[in-house]
Amino acid sequence: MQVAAHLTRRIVSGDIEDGRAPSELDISQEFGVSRVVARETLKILASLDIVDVAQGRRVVVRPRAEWDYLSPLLIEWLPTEIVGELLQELHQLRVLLEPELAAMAAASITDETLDRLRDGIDRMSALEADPDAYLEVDHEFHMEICRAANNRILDRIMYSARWLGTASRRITNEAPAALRSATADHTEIYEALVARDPAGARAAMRRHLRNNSTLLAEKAKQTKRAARRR
Amino acid sequence: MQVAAHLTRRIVSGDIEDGRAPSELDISQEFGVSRVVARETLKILASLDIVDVAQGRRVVVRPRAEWDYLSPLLIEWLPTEIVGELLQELHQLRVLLEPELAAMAAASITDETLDRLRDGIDRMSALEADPDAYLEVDHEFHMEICRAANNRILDRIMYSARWLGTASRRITNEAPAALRSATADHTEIYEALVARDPAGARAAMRRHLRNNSTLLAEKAKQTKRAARRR
DNA sequence: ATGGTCAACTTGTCCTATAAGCTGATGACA
DNA sequence: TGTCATCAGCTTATAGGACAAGTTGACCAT
Repeated sequence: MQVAAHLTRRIVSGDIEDGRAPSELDISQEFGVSRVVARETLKILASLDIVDVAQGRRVVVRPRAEWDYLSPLLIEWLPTEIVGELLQELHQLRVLLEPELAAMAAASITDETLDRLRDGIDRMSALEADPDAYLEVDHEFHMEICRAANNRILDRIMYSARWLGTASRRITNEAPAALRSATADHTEIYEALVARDPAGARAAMRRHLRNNSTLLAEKAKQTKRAARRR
Repeated sequence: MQVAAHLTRRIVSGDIEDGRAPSELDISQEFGVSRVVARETLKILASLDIVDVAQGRRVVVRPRAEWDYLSPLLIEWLPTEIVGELLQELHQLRVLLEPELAAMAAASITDETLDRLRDGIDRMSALEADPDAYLEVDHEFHMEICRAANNRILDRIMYSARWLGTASRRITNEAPAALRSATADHTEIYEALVARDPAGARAAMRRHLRNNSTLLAEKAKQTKRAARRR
């Protein structure tokens, strides 16, 4: 896996030209691993649509537009600036999906799920001093709502977005003081769900995401400032 | 890959209990392949979140809710009824995303992309007798719009949905006479994009998906009728 | 009853060998 | 000179055997 990470970073940096990706043998020699490991490395890169592998042909690097940006693995290996862009694109997606997801969930949510949401809010308000743990529960909160919407495809998409947490942590390590306002947002969403009010849930989720969005913009500004300082 | 398909089907059918998934050795013996192949089979299933693999521990089957239903590989191995359900869930997703995608595209689409869309419409109207080829171009048409929206995450999601074509073909092989109406829909979308009219593009795409939806419902009815006949 | 030890089983990595597929150069032929 | 078949040399795919390393559960001593 370390080999795959290193190789991907080299591809991203432009060190490896499109048609001249290393073969199994190249990798095993360069990194001092066996051909089995080199082989699995290529299999991983292929599963992320980073390269194309076929018997008899050289390995070729695929156009970046076709890479699997939904995969946490790939995200981990990308440079901070690209991850920042992707975070904004992901936010665009969430704005489109999550309000509707909340509305769908309001129509069919069970009491057990509501209990878990309540529990999540409690834990979050206790964790406002620990952003890492907070984001963990945050994501679980949103996933719970997603699951309540009863759609495996949507579920999977939101699950793939779990790299959001670690990625945003990579962008800014400082504790955002705005976690408290997020807890208030979550409570509003929760109450709309308790009332089985689709329109209310949609509106509350939309507000929450808008608040998130301003947060994200501030982070981006900070990152840029830090980059300029360098 | 055949081994992975067979194994997945056995897991789906409930033949393999949760905790007792076969080990590398079991697989290599049962299917008469080397341990390398057995190993890669498990790696594939693990990458689809079907199983968990760790050194020293037995392979365990993960809850179905966590499987990667976005992957064309997995879809291919699932029974028709589940694929039918997934098709409806996918349609729900498209209704949420594609109208907005069309609106975003209208704001920033290039002339080259418009040319390709025009070309796609021409090819589709020539292919109305060949549903397979038609659906191919159809998907390419929608992907082109998606790409114009300039969002890698959304792009990836729609790309993952490419199994829609083959899956719907698996559900019904009869040629839908309604392909002609789809061409009309596409033309409307195209014209809104040419006019750089976001609201118009959104509305046209919404109409198109509504038409698709009634088609899908009819297909589902047909499938059920066929199942009852059995 | 409890706690530590160890044997059996598992995946992870490595090596060597052979099969099978693709590519480009080489040479025969028109 | 141009065209096509052949083949050598690359590649990945598969196989089998060996050892390392981690986990589990049973067994035994206390």
